[in-house]
Amino acid sequence: MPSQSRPPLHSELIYQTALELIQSQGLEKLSMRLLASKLGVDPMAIYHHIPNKAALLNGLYNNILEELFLLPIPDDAPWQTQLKNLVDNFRALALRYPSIFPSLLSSSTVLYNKQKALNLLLGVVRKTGLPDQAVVQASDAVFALVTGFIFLELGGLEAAKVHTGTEFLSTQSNPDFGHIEDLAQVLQSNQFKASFDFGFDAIVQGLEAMLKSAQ
Amino acid sequence: MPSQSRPPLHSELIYQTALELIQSQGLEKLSMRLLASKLGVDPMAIYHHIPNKAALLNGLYNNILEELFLLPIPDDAPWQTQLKNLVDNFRALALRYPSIFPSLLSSSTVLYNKQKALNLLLGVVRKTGLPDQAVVQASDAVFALVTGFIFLELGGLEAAKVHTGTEFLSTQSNPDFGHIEDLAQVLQSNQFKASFDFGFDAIVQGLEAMLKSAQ
DNA sequence: ACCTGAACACCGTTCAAGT
DNA sequence: ACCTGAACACCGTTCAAGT
Repeated sequence: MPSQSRPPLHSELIYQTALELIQSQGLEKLSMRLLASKLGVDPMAIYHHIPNKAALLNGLYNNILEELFLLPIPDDAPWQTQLKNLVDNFRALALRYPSIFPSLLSSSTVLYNKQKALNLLLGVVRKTGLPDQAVVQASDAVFALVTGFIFLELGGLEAAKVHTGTEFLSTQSNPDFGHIEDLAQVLQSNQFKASFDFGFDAIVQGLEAMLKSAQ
Repeated sequence: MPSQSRPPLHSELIYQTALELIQSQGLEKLSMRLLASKLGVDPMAIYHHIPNKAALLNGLYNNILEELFLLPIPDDAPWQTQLKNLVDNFRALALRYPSIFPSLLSSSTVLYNKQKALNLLLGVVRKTGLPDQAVVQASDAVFALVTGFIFLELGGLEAAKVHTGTEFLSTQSNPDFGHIEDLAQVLQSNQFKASFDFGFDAIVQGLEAMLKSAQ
């Protein structure tokens, strides 16, 4: 008779609880059994609402990406601004869900909302008026840069360690890490935002140069 | 008495067998128990040579990255060429180990050889003579771009599907994917190499512009 | 020194049964 | 219609025992 003290199970509640579990305990801790116990339910009850764990994760991925479409991009602004807005929104979304975003990006299942996001990106880059080939190349490059930085940044403390590399430098100087030692001060400051902007601006300027030479 | 028909277990043999298993069956199929059975050994025998599964994976990651240091980069070439060589070597390495490289890149454990690779990259970018801040930003950007493209490309067939997006376009036109439809021809050709070169050249030109304005 | 086997504490998922 | 519980086929890892 626990059913009288508990609201009926619905997939919304399952998704929400799963996301809380992931954000608080980490993705690797998510199991159908632990999730069920957090819901106060038999492990198998979940399977009446969601077919399996893979579907649960895909649902979570789509839900998260959904938020990207709620953030407006000014339609009258120049394409440079729109593009910057879009990638900043994407980065912000990643930082809001740090324990699930890397696996969302790595996931090779085709997500409806991943497609929709790609479509959004292509739409903005098309506003340059450049030929299709250039549009696709630039979109790919922007997407790769953004996702690469998300992985870099969400490595989090670990990424910071990779950067400073103090573990392997403890006692004496190691020629394998000479440059890391020399640049330690700058590396330790971890200015990913500045590095990202450097890469983004380079790509935008590349596009502008193409526009100029096409005139 | 199977021991007489089998060479004694050594960590090299374990690593090699694990890598074969991953390359043929996929990373998700790697288990200590399956690995042991492939080695013709009790599951627990492995633990006498390698402390646990995480250590096994880290060992594999380091072994793979080791190959990067075998590929020579011409020390007398201009930095642009050296940088291109380095990133091409890295991409080639990723393509040689497609089923393990994404997890190598996602791994937040600090790998000795990941540091060494970063050091290599920093060393080449320093040859520009630009200030430390710029060197670190450009290195970050190049690293993000390269890793982002590796994820894009190693999504493999799945990535191709995301690109073409045919699953969601089957019957009628969907406004969510209008740009994908329009650009389907170019997207389907999947010219990641060209897209990567576009991004890479943009960053190199960004660095060259900084050099010019510093003169 | 090296390998084995039972055991522990977990997984995801199926299926027949209960209410 | 919805939930339960036993069961199956797996995991990684510990530990005492064997050779």
